[in-house]
Amino acid sequence: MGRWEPDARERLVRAALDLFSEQGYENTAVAQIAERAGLTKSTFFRHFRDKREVLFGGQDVLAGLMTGAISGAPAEAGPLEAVEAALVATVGTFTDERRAHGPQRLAVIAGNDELRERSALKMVGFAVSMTDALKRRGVPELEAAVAAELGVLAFNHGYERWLETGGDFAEVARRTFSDVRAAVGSLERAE
Amino acid sequence: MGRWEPDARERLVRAALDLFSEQGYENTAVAQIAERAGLTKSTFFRHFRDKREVLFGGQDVLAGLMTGAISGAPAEAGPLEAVEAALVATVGTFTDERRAHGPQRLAVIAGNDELRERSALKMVGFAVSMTDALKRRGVPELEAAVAAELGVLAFNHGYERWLETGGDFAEVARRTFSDVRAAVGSLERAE
DNA sequence: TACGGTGATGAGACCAAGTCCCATCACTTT
DNA sequence: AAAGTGATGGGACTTGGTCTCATCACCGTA
Repeated sequence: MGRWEPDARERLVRAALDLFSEQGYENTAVAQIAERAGLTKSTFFRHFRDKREVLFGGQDVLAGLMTGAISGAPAEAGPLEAVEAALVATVGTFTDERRAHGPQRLAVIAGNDELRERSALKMVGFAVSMTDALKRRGVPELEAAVAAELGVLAFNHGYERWLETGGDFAEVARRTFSDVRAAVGSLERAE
Repeated sequence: MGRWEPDARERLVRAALDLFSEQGYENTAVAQIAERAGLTKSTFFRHFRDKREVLFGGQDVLAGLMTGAISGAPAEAGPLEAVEAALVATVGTFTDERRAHGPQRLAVIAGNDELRERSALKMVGFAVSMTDALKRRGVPELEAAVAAELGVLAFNHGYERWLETGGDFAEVARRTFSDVRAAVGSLERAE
């Protein structure tokens, strides 16, 4: 355990989120975040790779859940079914507490280039993870890439929808993914 | 004109690319790039927003060409046809000289997180640009997003294919986009 | 030829991000 | 009680990036 208070990591996240909302991301120094959390700059960088990462914790866990679900999907399942399973598999991470500061987090990210950059990288990470997992099932390269990209798209739209409407994320994800598939169908029929 | 030699920007790009290849991106300081180009740190940052950007010049021009092509596509064209036109419209930027150091550039980007991050942001930028342009044509939100995402996917694969095979980028783009559409068809038929 | 204007550059101070190393403290184990 | 472990504090250091001011090349005009 650390010394003094526990939950250093969580305290840093909260302090960062609050300060970013109050003053903006670029006007907030790491030392200031650490200070509000009762810690120091050194400790901040022990918990997070860089200043951006404080807003993107647990994304690797998400990627793991996704690839796990794709690998574990029944052999008869098609690529799109496997991707849908990947989205549904992340349901456990969508807690009430996460929903509570979700909008605040999204607003901060939207307001800063560095953060949108990091967000984009995380999404690419998801796409790569799912593409690889699909290829391991024997799905051809390009089909795997397309299916994964559609999955990421649905994941993002689903996340925003979940923040607005609440409820079970698995439900929302299934509905959103179905909408995406419908959109694909419309595109095909359009010409 | 600047003082002394002309083409400061190009010299900086070349120096950066070479140094990154020789020593790696993180082991190269901006001051060093500037020095090899016969300039100073100040001048570097006058030409490029940050150290990463030296490898991503002209991406905004690409986005402009894409949205222009989508806006200018015939009214009867479907979203996918418009996106294909967007890819083809970028052909003018794919010069021999760009093809010459393309692989070197890709290798450097692949080897560094910051650069892959910037690359991801640029791709998201393309997707957003194309999505907006499609929406302005009356394409529903989700269909526009899917079509744009497929376009970016094809653009990336097309770029790599073009680096390998050479030839006219418009040709390569059309073929790649057709492959992507075929992959989408396979996914649909898969279940 | 001389002059002033313009735009790109050089130079250096300055701040914050991120790295590194070492000392310190709380807590556990023996 | 002593040794070990893991997280923390603290400070030096490098570098990315900003800002300001002086400088120089070039261009047009008188």
